[in-house]
Amino acid sequence: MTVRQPDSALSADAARPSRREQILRAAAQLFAERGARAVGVDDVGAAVGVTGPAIYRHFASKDAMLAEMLEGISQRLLAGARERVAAAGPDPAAQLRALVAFQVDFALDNPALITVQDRDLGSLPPEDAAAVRRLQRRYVEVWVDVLTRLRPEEGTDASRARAHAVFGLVNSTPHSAGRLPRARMAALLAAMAEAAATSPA
Amino acid sequence: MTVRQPDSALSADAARPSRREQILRAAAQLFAERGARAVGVDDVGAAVGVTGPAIYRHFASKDAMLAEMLEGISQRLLAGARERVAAAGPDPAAQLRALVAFQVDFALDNPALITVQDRDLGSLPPEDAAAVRRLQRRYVEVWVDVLTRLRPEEGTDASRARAHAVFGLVNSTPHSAGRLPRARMAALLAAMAEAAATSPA
DNA sequence: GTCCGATGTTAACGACGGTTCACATCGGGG
DNA sequence: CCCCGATGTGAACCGTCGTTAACATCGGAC
Repeated sequence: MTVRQPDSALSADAARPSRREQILRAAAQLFAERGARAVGVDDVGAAVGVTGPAIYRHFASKDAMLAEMLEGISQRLLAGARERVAAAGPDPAAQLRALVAFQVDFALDNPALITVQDRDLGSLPPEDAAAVRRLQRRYVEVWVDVLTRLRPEEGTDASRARAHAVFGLVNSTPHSAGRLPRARMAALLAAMAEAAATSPA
Repeated sequence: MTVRQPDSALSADAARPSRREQILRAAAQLFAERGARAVGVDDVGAAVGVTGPAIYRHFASKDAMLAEMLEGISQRLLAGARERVAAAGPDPAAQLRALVAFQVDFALDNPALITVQDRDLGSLPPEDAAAVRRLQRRYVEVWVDVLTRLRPEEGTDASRARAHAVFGLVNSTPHSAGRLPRARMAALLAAMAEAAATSPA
């Protein structure tokens, strides 16, 4: 009955991945490929070499697993974005470049997480979904602040629309995966994203 | 047992929507909100005022319903894109503007379809999924042709990545819905999409 | 008026999948 | 050496859901 809390939902903890994180990683991959609802607990278990019910030694439920995954993503994004903006100095243009670079790197490094995040949020218990949405909103606000300072003549609604559009652009990565070498893909996406974010009217 | 074939999977058929099309429309809405797998046949029935099993007088299965929906979308997109390119004359820049305008209009007019198309393709029987993907690939090729003629120095792989990125940008509409009046949203998305598609390197 | 096809309803079936339970195993600390 | 907590297994439970079956209704064609 005792289920440990995660050491930290944020920590990438790349060193010696605990069973818990092995499961999270494998689940993310499977969820991305087939959709969370289409993946059985047995599938997740099999992916790490155990049977289905063994999962319940590490997570309270399948939903809790998905919830922790999505919250982790949102927290990493939010924390990363704030870091990059702070490190970029006061110039909004530089801040935008930093945000774009960060989002591009994240998307190229974690295509599975990107896919799951915007497809399976809905299959989360309302309470957890709300928590994730709160984090996402704060992430968007980081972008909105930068974009609005960059073009004060546009309202924040337009900045918000621009931010979402840029996310869609960059997160298209999982759909056009692998044809271009990573460095070229990163450069291309960054160029397109900045052009879109700063396009006239 | 007899299930009529659709009058035409392409026809918008806005006039006197047959039960069949009422169902498709309602299902699209529900699928977009909750995800196809999370929506029961009873839900779809209830949305048009009948019970669940009544659906089977109009569709062979829930999967068939989803399949027809997704094929319809892909066919409308492909046909529309070819029309617009043909009508735009020989200039690739004009063709690109036409494609962008078309995609923006479609996304703003059918946010539910956009959502379902790129989230629930995976929950389709492999055969139908393959058919939809073939249509999508042909749609992408229309864009790739135009983009490659516009910037021959880039390879077709880069053009393909650009096309996917523009789709992601424009299809972000369902995520930032409604804050801006439609005309401004359309103008903003079109400007961003063209800027991204034609951005340097 | 009668028959038939189209369309619906309710009840039941069967499969799938998340979850729980009772029981093994195993490694380390007293 | 023994015990216990952590971890895993196979079997069973149970709700949900797609689908089918058997039976009503009703409007138009002849």
